[in-house]
Amino acid sequence: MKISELSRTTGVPVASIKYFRREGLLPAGRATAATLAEYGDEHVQRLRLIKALTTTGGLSIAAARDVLTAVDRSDSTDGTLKAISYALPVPVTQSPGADAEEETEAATAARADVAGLIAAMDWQVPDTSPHVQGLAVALQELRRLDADYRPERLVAYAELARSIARLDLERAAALEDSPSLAEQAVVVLALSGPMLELLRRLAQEDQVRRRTTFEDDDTPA
Amino acid sequence: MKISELSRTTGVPVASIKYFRREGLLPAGRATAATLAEYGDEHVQRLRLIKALTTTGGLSIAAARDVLTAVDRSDSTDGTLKAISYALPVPVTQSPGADAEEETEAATAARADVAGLIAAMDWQVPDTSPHVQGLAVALQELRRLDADYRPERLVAYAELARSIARLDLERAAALEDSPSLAEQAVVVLALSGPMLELLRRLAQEDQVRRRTTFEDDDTPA
DNA sequence: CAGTGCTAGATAGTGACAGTATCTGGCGGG
DNA sequence: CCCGCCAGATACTGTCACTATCTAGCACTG
Repeated sequence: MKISELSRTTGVPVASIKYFRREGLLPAGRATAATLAEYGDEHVQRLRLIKALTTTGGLSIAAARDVLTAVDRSDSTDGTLKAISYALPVPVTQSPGADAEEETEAATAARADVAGLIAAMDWQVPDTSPHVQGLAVALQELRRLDADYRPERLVAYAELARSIARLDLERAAALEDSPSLAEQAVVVLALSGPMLELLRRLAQEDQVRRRTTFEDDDTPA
Repeated sequence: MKISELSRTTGVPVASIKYFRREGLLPAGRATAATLAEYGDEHVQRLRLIKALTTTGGLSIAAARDVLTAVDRSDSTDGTLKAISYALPVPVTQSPGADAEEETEAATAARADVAGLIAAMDWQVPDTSPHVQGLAVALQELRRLDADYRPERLVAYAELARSIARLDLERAAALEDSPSLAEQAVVVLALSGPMLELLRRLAQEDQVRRRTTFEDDDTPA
């Protein structure tokens, strides 16, 4: 099909399709002439995936490109999962303009907290992992806000996180022999987060409601 | 203290402090003269909170303002929790330029899935809740990508989400009599998500590693 | 075989967002 | 009394994700 048809079937404007190609998220069509190219189902599928990653998944164009590059390079199941896991952006990052002196001390303490947690959970992750860094930053932030960051609490959350990860991996493993394994794995790894966040918020809402004396119910803003 | 001192103790540039004031995230200082105002600890605290919400929490300035407004208006514990819950942005939103005809059908199916889940979980939430809408959009997306969205799976995730929400609310409830209840509640509700996401990613990483044949380990890109 | 319509690829423009910088008076205090 | 900092307003900057325009050049229709 030609680009205008691709645009019509996916609902993505032609200009955007061209943009995604420029940015390397979408492979070029098979050129049939100097000014004409043929697109196929794989382009339709890819556009869907791009849309899902950027809107629902909340990824930036650059992050989505990295993830999709990992998808395209993938060979083995395990390698794919690992590559995708590292290609996904870390939600919490060290701000480059951090303070100098005493902050380092708080950062050290936070890193120690993280290391303790990882040991307690018997997690096998290198402490160079961006997720470890991110968690340290987040804990440091929480600590500075005098929030409750005690090890017992953390472990409780971590146990639940482990259960969720198990569900995720189970879903991914079920795809072992799927031809589109990498695509599906991306969906599982990248879109579980937002879905879970929604479920958590829903559960929070339910529990807040149950605690509430139902004054002005059912009229959320 | 004056603005330059506030800037120094928090590490936030003077121009940014003024910006946050303009945008209504930070209350004005107590004016001592036409060209001078006095700032206190509450401003220091507020700036910390702003930083946490926007960086770690990933909120936009506008979203942070909404949340902080809810914090400032808060009276009762329950009212505060509810207000904050609704002030937090929903991670997945219906894109306004959605397709017309058949998409409605898929949207209906997705909404039915969500309704079924909520019934199965016995969650008391109005279906006008933005979280319900968001979940419907997310499920619709997953369905379109041929992902595994079967009820059993969803319920499994939902059960875990419930456990997490319980932990969250427990933390918030522990603050009942805290003078800065609203602030702490915000921290709990807004920063649990990113923290949990990090923990989940860590757990994922661990499990991927355990499944892997440790070829080129410990060298993550 | 001429004309219309679509195409690729390049380049430029847009609007939102999150600041950052500058400017204008006007005090404050050593 | 005058140098330096302040408040408030306005203007500017850089990034992001598109969106629009421009320049050619075929392709298919009549």
